Amino acid sequence: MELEKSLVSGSMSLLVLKLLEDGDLYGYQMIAELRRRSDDTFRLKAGTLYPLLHSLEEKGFVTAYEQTAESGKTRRYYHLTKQGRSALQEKETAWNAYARAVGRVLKGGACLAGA
Amino acid sequence: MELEKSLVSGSMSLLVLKLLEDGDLYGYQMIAELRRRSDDTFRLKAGTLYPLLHSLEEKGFVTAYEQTAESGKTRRYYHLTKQGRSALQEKETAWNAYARAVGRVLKGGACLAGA
DNA sequence: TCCTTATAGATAGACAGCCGATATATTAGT
DNA sequence: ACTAATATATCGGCTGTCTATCTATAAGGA
Repeated sequence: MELEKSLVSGSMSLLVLKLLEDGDLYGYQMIAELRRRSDDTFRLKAGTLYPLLHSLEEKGFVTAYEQTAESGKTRRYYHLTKQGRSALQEKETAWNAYARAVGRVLKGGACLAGA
Repeated sequence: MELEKSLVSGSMSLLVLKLLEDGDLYGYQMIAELRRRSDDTFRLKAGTLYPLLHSLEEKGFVTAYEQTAESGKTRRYYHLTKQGRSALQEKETAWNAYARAVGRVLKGGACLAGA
């Protein structure tokens, strides 16, 4: 399922913040999680994610801490802050409004000018 | 209702093509139509629309013709081509897949890890 | 042992989409 | 004469994403 890339614009930060709502995750894990939860639709690239995470950290939406796994690999976990939570809510609301509006435009044309 | 601009990315061409499905329109009219059909959510800017229309014309999705109204103003009408129609269908399908995927991610977090 | 693959994180450069500002010209109202 | 609305258009800039590339460690096979 190959999506038009341009379509995926703007909502990536929303999706990443949403993933962190359920608990702390590290970057590589988010890529897999997002892919799983979207049924393989969103294939977030590392080159997209890491700069995004840094910018979210700068804005105070997430905090980061390192932790070494049993495997020996050092992982950088991200935690959703209170600010991040409210930003998430705003973004969810904005997304819903946007999606509804697109839906109206797409539907409005299909019907027979009824309502 | 102020939308995050970044969210509106990528689907503008879809919406413009959709407007033309019902009949030929000129640019200025599309701005008003889109605003109306989206309940004032999409405030398409002239600086966005006209370059977009030119690119759609280049791609062969629309054709243009001029017509002078009774008011005396010359209007440039756009007509959806056969190619444009099939492009529209593809874009609609892509949008639906995308919106559904976002929905899954947003919903998946809210529920109690049930299904 | 060496090589490859998967994991894990990061940056730089390029590109596309949209917007703000700005410009032009016409019509209509005051 | 001035202003506002209509109508089209272009340019510069910003933002968001991707590709390509880099580093480093761990696991597995030849």
